[in-house]
Amino acid sequence: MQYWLMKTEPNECSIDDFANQPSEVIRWDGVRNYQARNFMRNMHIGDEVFIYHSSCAHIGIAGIVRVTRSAYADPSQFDTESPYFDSKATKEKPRWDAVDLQFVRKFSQIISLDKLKTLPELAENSLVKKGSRLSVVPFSKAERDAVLQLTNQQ
DNA sequence: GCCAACGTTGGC
DNA sequence: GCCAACGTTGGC
Repeated sequence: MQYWLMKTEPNECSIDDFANQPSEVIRWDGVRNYQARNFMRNMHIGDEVFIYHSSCAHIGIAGIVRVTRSAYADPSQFDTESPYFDSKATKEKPRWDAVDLQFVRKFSQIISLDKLKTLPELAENSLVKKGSRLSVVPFSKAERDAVLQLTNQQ
């Protein structure tokens, strides 16, 4: 089992989109950064993913989802109507991958970025590093446990 | 809305 | 292979 965090703007896709249809899977597509894509290729079915809300009023970790399908070619790269269309991607040589995710739990309160920055366990995690734009972030078990500890205190 | 930080592109 | 220019991310 591995642990991850994925960033999203909640007006695009939020923890509520998962919570409102907990038996459905949602395709996580549109990742257009090679480092993030490479992390997605390392995901396995059952891995836990923190959902992080960015660029919004309440920035922080909103809940947990689970990987239900490992990386496969992101269909949006071939879709000329999609904002994620990539003219350099071909079916023979896709550039970008998607994974499927399913709801696990929503935290009663967002774990704010300010709070996350106070955790010594997260000091080396790229999420809290200034200027980090990585949208798919690996978490060690110790880092993940430190975050979950906060939810128990809520 | 601002802007620092970052990743990508493309000319050379 | 370098690096300036550009577009995007994301906190504030």
